[in-house]
Amino acid sequence: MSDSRVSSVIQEWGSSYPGQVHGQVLSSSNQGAPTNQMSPMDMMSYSQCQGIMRGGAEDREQVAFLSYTSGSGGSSHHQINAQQDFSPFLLPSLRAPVSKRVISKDSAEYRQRREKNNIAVRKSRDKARRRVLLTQQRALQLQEENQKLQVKVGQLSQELDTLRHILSQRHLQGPDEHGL
Amino acid sequence: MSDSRVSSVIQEWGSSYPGQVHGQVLSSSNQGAPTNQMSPMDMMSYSQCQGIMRGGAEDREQVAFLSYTSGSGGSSHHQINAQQDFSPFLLPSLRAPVSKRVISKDSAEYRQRREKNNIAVRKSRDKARRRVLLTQQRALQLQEENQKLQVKVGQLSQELDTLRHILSQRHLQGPDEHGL
DNA sequence: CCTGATTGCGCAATCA
DNA sequence: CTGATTGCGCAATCAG
Repeated sequence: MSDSRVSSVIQEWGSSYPGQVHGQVLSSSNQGAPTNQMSPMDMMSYSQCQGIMRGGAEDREQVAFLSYTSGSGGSSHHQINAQQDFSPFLLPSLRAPVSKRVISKDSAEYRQRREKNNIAVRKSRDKARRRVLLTQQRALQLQEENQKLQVKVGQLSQELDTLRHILSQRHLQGPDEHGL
Repeated sequence: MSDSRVSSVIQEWGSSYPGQVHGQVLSSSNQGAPTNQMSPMDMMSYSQCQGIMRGGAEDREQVAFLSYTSGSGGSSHHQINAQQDFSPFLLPSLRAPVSKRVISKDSAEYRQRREKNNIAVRKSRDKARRRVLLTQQRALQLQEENQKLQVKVGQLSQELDTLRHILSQRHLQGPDEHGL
């Protein structure tokens, strides 16, 4: 595991730095047993219904950029929480942003959660990659099989034509009984 | 292809490293028209051959620090930069970390480059998503076609059998002249 | 060298 | 609540 030599350098930024938001640094994950099973039917498509807003992500970044005060008030970013709870009348699905437990980015718990998520992400992406790969291979395989089948259909058709021709000739001579 | 899980380790260093530096590379371009063309055959797989070498490439990475002198924030930390780069003796391809232009993260240029790259990234990923989608659809389509072809082969085979049977019977009755 | 394209990765929001 | 997904930005590379 010569891999990451960075895990130990993570939480230094402890105090006040305006620049970059997340100072991601991780790695050091081992994946002994990738339990990536990938259920049989996993093919889903990309919900491509969000191409309208393009600046959104950036907003987040910008905001984080500015407000990040890694101390205790850490979790900074978008999410305007400014309602008085009339929400129950609007959409049942739109819950008021119940103030979530504020987790400082310094906390060990935070890092712990992050690390777990990072592992999950890697796992998920590995899975996705394998899935794509499998789909590609399947497509190629199907294409091959397809060609073979088409050739076969061609052969059979020709053979049929031949036999039909022969039969039709026999017809002229002694039409006994015939199926088709 | 590149790294593994060690790439993004550098985001905030306050290190003052005279030489070494990596210059991030970005881009500046247009973007009006989504020229996502996706050349005909773009299907390539995930070069999953990146787990073996962990040292060499990394060295270069290790050395990649910028001297980042941020205006407001004192971000500072990490990186063990321990080697002195004797690489020129190893592989001719491993160039000494020629100090690249130091680009402060505050600079407008930096943001500009980042933004360009972000756009490129989105574009590339959109393309990838479409590609995957197409592959999936193609696979499904091929599968359908395959089934149809198999059915057809079955039908033709049966028909052939029938005709052969008929012909063989004719044979028994009046073997005049016959093709096969 | 510069520039756009890729790609692994971490983050955060969301889903399940 | 926890793991899985997913959009996004970053940085390192690759490809011209």
